[in-house]
Amino acid sequence: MTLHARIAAPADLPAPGSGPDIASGGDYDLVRRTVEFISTAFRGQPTLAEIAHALQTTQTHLEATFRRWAGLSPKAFLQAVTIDHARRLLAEGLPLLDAAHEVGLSGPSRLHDLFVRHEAMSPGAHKARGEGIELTYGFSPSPFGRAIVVATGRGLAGIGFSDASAEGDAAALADMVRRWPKARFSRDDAGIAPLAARAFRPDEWRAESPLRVVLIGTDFEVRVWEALLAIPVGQATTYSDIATRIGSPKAPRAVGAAVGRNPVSFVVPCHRVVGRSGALTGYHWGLTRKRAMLGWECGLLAREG
DNA sequence: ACTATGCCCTTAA
DNA sequence: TTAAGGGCATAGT
Repeated sequence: MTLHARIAAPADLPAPGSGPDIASGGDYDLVRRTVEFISTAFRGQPTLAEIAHALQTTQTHLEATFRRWAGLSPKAFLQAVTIDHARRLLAEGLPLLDAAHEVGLSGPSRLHDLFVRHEAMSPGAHKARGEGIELTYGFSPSPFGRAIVVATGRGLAGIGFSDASAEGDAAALADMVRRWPKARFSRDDAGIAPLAARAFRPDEWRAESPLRVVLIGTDFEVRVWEALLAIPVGQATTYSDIATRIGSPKAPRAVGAAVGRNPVSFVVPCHRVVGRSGALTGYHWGLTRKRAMLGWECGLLAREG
């Protein structure tokens, strides 16, 4: 099964942070600590100076880091990850796209064509829990911390995150192995590196050389993940909306469970799904990372103009 | 017997 | 008017 999903992205501007530093992951640590600080220590809106002080850095460094990382000021970034912002996105409507609507959307939209090709594994292969599948994996820096990237010969099969320690790497690998326990895993950091780099540069995904993604899951899961691919960058949708879209309007909770099992973090944008209230209800790789991804993508749109 | 839900209800600021 | 929290229907693994 092959399907082209069109995903919104800025047409002609480079992604913020797509310069030399995008893959270094060096900035993410400060971003992560900032997001954590905001969401735990503070209920209200701390000033930039207060945040910088609490994180033992300077206001200018904080400013520069966010600009480099997200193309956004810290203030704008923090604004982008509030519940109010999510609510506003929901209130503005959910321009979810699907294959049937693709053709009609070329009009005034500034979205460029972006294709992710994905193929569902045969039911047999899934039942076997990855039996007979050769998976190559590698670790690589990413804008959201150290990432594990898993691929078959047919394309990208998994993305997860590590806390950059040896135990973190082991845990990230174990997380992937748990999904396909019978698959054969072999490590090849250098071999995976180009794919990892592409996966985190959505601005460079093109129809002419699509980023191939292999979705391995049950029918229901694959339907949910396909629906995720139709959420434009910088937009959010809800679990119940996805449930409606895949024809199971009374199964928002099952959708949540399936979204939580999405193996290809970031590329299959499960971070763009929030609760009906606008609250960020959960994320397999940590709510902080979900916030960071949403803020980072807000930076993409800010450049679009 | 688990969920990354959502709705309804009550209660307390 | 909100926010927070308990109870419960719901569907897929």
